[in-house]
Amino acid sequence: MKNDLLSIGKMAAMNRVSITTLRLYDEKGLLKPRYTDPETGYRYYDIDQNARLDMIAYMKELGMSLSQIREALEKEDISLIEELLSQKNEQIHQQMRELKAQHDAVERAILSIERCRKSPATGTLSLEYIDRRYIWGIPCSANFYSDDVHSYEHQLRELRLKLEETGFSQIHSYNIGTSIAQEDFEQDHFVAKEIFIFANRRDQEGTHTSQVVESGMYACVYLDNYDDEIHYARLLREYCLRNGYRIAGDYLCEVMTGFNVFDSDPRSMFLRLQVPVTFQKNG
Amino acid sequence: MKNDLLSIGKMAAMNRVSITTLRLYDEKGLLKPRYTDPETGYRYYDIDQNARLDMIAYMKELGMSLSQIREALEKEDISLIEELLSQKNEQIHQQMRELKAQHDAVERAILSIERCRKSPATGTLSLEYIDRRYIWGIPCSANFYSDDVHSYEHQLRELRLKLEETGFSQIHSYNIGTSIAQEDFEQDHFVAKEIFIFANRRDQEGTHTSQVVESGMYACVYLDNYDDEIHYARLLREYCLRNGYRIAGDYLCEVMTGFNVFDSDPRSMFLRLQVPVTFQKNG
DNA sequence: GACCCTCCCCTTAGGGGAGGGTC
DNA sequence: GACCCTCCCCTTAGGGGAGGGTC
Repeated sequence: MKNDLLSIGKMAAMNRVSITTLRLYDEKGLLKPRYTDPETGYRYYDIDQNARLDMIAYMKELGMSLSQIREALEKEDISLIEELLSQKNEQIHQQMRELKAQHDAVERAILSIERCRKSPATGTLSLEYIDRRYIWGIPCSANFYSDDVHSYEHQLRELRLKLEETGFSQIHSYNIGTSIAQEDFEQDHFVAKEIFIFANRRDQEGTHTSQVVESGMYACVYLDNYDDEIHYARLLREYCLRNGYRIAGDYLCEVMTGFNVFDSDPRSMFLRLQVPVTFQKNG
Repeated sequence: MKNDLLSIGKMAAMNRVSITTLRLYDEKGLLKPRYTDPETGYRYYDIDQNARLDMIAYMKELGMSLSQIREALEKEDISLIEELLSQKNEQIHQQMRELKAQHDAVERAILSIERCRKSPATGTLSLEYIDRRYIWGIPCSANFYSDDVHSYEHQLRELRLKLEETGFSQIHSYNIGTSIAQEDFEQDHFVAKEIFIFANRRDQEGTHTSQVVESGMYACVYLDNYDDEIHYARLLREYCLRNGYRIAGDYLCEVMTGFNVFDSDPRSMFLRLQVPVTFQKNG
């Protein structure tokens, strides 16, 4: 009888699994050897047990755990497999969506670093046309310009919490921004209005709706340190006055990357302070 | 000094991670508390350490392990992140392809079970039009009709091995078939010619090329037990003779599902024996 | 009384031995 | 001599205690 059977090594080689794996399947009850020598403990398999190993491999490919597989094998019910297959189908669609979101996030991050690298020196003033943008955020419940240094962190936590609740994924890949109401900015009142992310256009189509920041000409100044924001914001306002640009909307502080952990590498983040402007018609 | 710092509980709540996680990150060197009381061992965090936790969360989303994250954080090099991001991009494309293949496999399996369920009783003879099919296989190096029962299993192992080498994935989701050369079949010589899978049309476009099995009328017989194949194959040939169907190609044995592990459920698999036929013009 | 500490054990699917019998 | 056996320890990213100090 033993003549027809295969040693564990033969069985393993035949099915391209390890001996350890076969021992594990024995122990877990997934695949018992046809015969185990009670004296030596040697395991002997029948060649027709290959089919069961195939089945196990197939179920693993479907993402089932060993204990799920054992259950399914015990029940010997083909309709259970069918159910699993349609579940798997649903799961695959879900994974596709997640993968798509992750891809978007990676692209966003790459663009963001790219921009960082090409950012001008601190203090550079500019007048730029900026395309329409979409933002999603919350009103600031505290003013981090006048409060202690922790206030901004708290606002940021609050925003992230809301973003998660709203269903945003890959939150860290979005650029952060804050705003000051036009009037406050003009009067040198540094009062935080909103904190937000720059969202994708596509995100609007989801459950969350974002605000539009209209395209137009913006007066801007670049810097690479949070602590200097107020100083450069004043510089920006003076720049507008000096050149006769009329401030036409809220002031925005745009944080150009979230990779601000690398303190020793200043190129890892920068801010673009900006305010929309219009021009006096001559004459 | 300690006044400004957060206890581990506060820090955990603020970042929606568990206390256990923070302790692990401390131990692994990902995020050391700003201050650890040497007497009590109590950990105290600075609120600005949130940024590092964010970074860790982000890197985890990118699929990095904790030790990879530690490395990246130690190097403080943004270009390392960039490299990771483009690797991630490549990886996402790969995953998309795999997911697509898995989806195809699941669809194949569902269709296969569907067919199984609707298969007719054993012994049912039929004359059917069958669409063009694509198969991929190898010549049989032994004749499992005359050899011992293990021979078929060995052929099957050989086929699977070749399929893997050739780059097929989700091998278990393909239906298996075997053939006998037309002449042998007509002369009642049961000599296995090829063993193969029924491949997808799309697979042709990959690295492997499949053979075409032309569409046409086939005489068929259904059964649910391997052991009876020869008996029913003879029945099939007699059926052709009796009705004046002219055999026009190789005999095929089509195994309609791979879920043949559930011995107690005969509906879990069936065979369709078949041979292409043409008809005498009357007159 | 709520918070935090350090062990310690547990989870998945095996891989890689050591030390000792078996084909 | 190659093969197989049974322990036993190890891997990831934490979760869930017990038993004991600390805010």
